[in-house]
Amino acid sequence: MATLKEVAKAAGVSPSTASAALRGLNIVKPDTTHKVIDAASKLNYHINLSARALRSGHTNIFTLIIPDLENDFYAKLANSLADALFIDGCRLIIQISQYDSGKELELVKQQSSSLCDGLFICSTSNTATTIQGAAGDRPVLLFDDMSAPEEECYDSINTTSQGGMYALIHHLQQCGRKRIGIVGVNELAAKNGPRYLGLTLRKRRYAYALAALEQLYGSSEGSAINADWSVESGITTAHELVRQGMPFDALCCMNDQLAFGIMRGLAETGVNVPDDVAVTGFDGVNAGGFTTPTLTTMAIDFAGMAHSAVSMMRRQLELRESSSPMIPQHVIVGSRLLARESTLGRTASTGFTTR
Amino acid sequence: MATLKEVAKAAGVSPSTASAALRGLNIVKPDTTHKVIDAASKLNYHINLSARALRSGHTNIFTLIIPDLENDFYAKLANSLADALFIDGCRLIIQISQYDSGKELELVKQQSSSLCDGLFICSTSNTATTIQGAAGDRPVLLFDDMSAPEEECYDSINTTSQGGMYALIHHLQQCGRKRIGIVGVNELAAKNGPRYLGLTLRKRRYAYALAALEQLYGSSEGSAINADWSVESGITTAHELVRQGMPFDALCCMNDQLAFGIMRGLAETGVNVPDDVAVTGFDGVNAGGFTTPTLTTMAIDFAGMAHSAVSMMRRQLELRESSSPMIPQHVIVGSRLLARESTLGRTASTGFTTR
DNA sequence: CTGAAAGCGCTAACAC
DNA sequence: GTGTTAGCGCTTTCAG
Repeated sequence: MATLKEVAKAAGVSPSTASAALRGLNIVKPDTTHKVIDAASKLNYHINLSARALRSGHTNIFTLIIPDLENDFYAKLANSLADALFIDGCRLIIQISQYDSGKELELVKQQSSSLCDGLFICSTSNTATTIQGAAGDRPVLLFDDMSAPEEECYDSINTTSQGGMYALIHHLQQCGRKRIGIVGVNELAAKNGPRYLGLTLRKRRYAYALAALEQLYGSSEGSAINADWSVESGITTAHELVRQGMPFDALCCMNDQLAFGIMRGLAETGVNVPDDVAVTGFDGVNAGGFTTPTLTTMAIDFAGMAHSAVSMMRRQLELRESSSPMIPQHVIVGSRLLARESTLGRTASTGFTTR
Repeated sequence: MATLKEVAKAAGVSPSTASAALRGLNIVKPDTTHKVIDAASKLNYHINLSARALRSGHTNIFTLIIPDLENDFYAKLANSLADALFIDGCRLIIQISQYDSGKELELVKQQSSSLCDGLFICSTSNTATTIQGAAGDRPVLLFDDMSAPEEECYDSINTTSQGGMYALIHHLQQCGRKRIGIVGVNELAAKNGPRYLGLTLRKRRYAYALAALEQLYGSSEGSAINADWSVESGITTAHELVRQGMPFDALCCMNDQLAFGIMRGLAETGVNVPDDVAVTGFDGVNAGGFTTPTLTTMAIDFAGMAHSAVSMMRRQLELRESSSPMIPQHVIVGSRLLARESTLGRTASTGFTTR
């Protein structure tokens, strides 16, 4: 391995000049830069990033902590983020928390600031303050931060729970549905109703769904259905609802995985989607385009999400540089309704589409 | 940030002793180790990994290059590999090649050996020798290496194309199917037949499928169907086959994505799976457990795959350490038949199962 | 078993 | 614009 010193000697300049030239700094004369670049490629020089990181204090590596890569939502998020960072010449380390909030905190602690310039976290249940305890003073950006307003200490990027739930329920109303079940509420919230928009994405989406029901139907009586956000939970929930005589003509699921499970469970029990029951999801993962029926859902703008995430992280880094105080920002990413067969019926669609 | 020097001073030892103690080397007296660890935690010490990497020459970071994270196969692979590496205290950087062999090579080149200890590559179409040109002398492990035998210069881990295709076709035979189409062959191979088990996974699986057909049915006439390994391609292929009067009673697809597309396309044209046509996939991704019908497929042992990958990488690293010559190893990972509704019929299954 | 000294390869600060 | 100097924080000799 050639070192910078050797390149500098070959180009007839000093190491610092060579360094500046290779980094494309404008303070170097064009032909000096040229000489250096030539020498570097002749010697097949590759920078030693550990040395640069040690000296400069940053690595251009970021870490994303997510519960799971097999869930399409997180896979899409990771994919988009990796792409967005790559454009900026940065790399992404992915760490899996396996839906375990303890392991998640452990991972946050482990990301020594010497290795990664910033953390993107998709937390299952930790609040911003909890994470701050583990992260120390490293830059952090949260996806769907569920902290109470007073503890929102980090930038966050949020899915359009409010607009999304409203759009879906409005769509179901336009399809003529009268009794809409909101699927994916957690047990306590289902029993007591949401006190505030707090602490979990499930509660938040539930609250907004109730609000939309109130607004559009004038009531949200008996519409909450307790379920995990997983395929398995969807299947057992569907069976249970059928056993109860299916008191709904539409099931508005809080994410796509759950909707897939609901659709599967309904198919197993001979209930037709959407003739008997319409189903909607949330996220817009790919599988919704090829299930039978295809799934009506809110498609999150993942590319936009990743783009915002990267530029917000940059902002944090710059503020830190100038040691300005950082006032957390919160962005809500766009999404749009994908109306497909699970609400419109099978004739309405013309095959595979993510549009 | 506390440094090792400070920890050492606080513990009343020298930096080198502190370093050894923190790394758990046995050469340090137990109570010295204790003192050091205490001091470190008291000072909230975190090692600077850049400095360690610069000095020691390795980072415990590995890179996985894959075409895409949204494809469930790669997502599972990435997930398993991240887990397997995590157990060893290593981290994984994921880089997306977007199915572009040029970008893939570019990514390989960019992984400066100072940043990552080794490369795991899931190549779309580059051969081992091509990759070697870009990788230089860094450790590399290939998934489903399609190089001709004479250029297999790296360790590789391969899916059970031979056993898998045989098992699937045997299963279809047992289900009473007479005319089996092999879906997902590329155009040239479909026309000319495979000359050798060469150069692409598609050709390889095709060749083994033909061999199985010959062996089990005595002929493989007219069984190759040209298609990409994607959902979209599956849909158009299904429509095309129906237009031709569907000359098959079973379609053996070379991966799950393609099978999902085929099933979707058949549903759109009113063909019943499996009553009219049985369908099989390959890989065993999660979605196959909740489509209607659920998909019969060969489920790859992803955990085993990742485990082997990590231990083979370790071996390469050790050989390199002792500067022994490295003789490439090739492992074939296990997989097993998941017989589900797309061949057995809808009554056969009892809901969601990945078993 | 522990300590002293050297240096991994780079960039930042400053002098010219 | 360019060169000189110093040192980031750690690990690795090697001496005791």
